[in-house]
Amino acid sequence: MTGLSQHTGKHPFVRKIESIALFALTEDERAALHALPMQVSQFEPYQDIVREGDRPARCFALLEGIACTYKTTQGGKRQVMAYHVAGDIPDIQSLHLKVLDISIATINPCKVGFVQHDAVRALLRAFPRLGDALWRTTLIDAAMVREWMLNTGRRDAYARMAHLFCELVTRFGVVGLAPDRSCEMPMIQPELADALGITPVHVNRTIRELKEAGLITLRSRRLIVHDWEGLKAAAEFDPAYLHLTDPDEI
Amino acid sequence: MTGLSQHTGKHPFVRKIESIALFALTEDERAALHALPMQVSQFEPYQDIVREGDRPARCFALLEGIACTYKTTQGGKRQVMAYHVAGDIPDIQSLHLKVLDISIATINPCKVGFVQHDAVRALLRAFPRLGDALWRTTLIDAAMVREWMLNTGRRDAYARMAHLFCELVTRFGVVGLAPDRSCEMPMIQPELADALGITPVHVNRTIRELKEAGLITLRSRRLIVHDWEGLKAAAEFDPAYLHLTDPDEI
DNA sequence: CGTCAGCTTGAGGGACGTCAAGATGTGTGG
DNA sequence: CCACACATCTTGACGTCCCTCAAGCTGACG
Repeated sequence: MTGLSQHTGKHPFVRKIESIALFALTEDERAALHALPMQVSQFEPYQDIVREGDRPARCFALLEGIACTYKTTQGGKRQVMAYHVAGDIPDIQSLHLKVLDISIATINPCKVGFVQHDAVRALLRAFPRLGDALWRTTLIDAAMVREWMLNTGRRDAYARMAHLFCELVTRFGVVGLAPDRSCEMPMIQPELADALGITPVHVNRTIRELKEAGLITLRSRRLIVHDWEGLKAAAEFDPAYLHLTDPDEI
Repeated sequence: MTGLSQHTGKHPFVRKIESIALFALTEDERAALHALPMQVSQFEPYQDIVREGDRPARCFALLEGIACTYKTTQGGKRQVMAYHVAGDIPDIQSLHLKVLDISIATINPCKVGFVQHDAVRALLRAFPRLGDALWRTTLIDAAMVREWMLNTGRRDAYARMAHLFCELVTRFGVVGLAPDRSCEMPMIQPELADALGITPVHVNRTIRELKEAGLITLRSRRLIVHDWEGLKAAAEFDPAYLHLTDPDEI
């Protein structure tokens, strides 16, 4: 089912909104979403799509690739707060918050669709239920950051790493990028370090521990989970915070 | 101005919505907010108002006191993600997310006003702009969690502590609880530890360092900032993430 | 004036950071 | 198909921040 929708010409963000809305979209709503004027552009890896301090007049949907939301300290230390996959609309908050408090960067080559705020506002005026659905996506994003916060604040590097892998495999699975719990892992180790709040060296040692425990293998950008239950246990992973309709749908 | 509004009979959450909305409320909107049927109840310190896993049919506004949002690991470790003051509506997310991913507890005696979801939904249907304002509050809450995440992930205990004090003094100031940058600090040290992702013992040592640096004093539940610029510098504190209309309004 | 919650401090340990060197892998040009 | 360059990974040695355990101390309150 997940796989199919990728070949029906549906915009990935429409699929995402459908999966997140607590109601079935009408034909009109679906048509209006597809009719949104969208300027598509391609980004190289490690490019900022938007930057902290920006005052954007548009937001964007990620159509292909993996991106991340991050913030930096004045000293240049970087903390990644979320990863994004096809269908996500990571900066929808800019609709209501003038100044961005975050930056969003690509991890690998990404296709991005920009939509003017005015067009979104007009859409939401015409179809208020879509506003509820979008509000809901921002609430889910917030719930994911809170789980990450619990992670960095109160779990050690081993559990944090396991947790991140659990989330990635689950979320990649939803969009068809992780059949049988293995997936491409475009993030390099220093990037994982920024997501976990540790150093690249310690990422390396922690991955080794996860390998030695027989939970995963990770080679040439490919993550394979050998012991899903074991990995979940090490991470204390409970997918409830992702608010998926079917958490085990992989 | 801030002080005055406390004596005009306005519900604190109406003041908050007014300060956060990007437009001026009409008389009708204000009246509808005040007319919301609200069940007021009083909570002792250290009580949960709502708990992770709940499926509430109502949300609440904090009318008096200080509360906190937190999550726990299976091992019982606790991470506080946000503090709340009078006017905040910390679980408004429950309007769109059936199952709560967080718990919210009181820090000191709190007065709380519960409102049924149905009443809120009716209100938002009648006054869609209020929905935008509430959406905006949830986005600001999310921005605050992200700043905390940067804190715990990428700053040491000293800067984290300073940052927390900066945020508290600023936010307490907005609601009239911190004239001249000093305020009651009802959180005890183990609680601060849960907010910072460190241990109570280390909280103690870190506070001592802040005192020795001449930045603050903290005695018998009272925080006094002696060197605001110094404290901000130690914390790299930039109030932009709070999205206040006037960040220096104290 | 005793009791108890909360604060303070010391000593020792462990998780993670830092620095630095080498190994492995991957892409490119010849 | 090889040679080379460069990115990324890997490992070791050592340092530090923060944790743990445990003992006093202080202050509020009955």
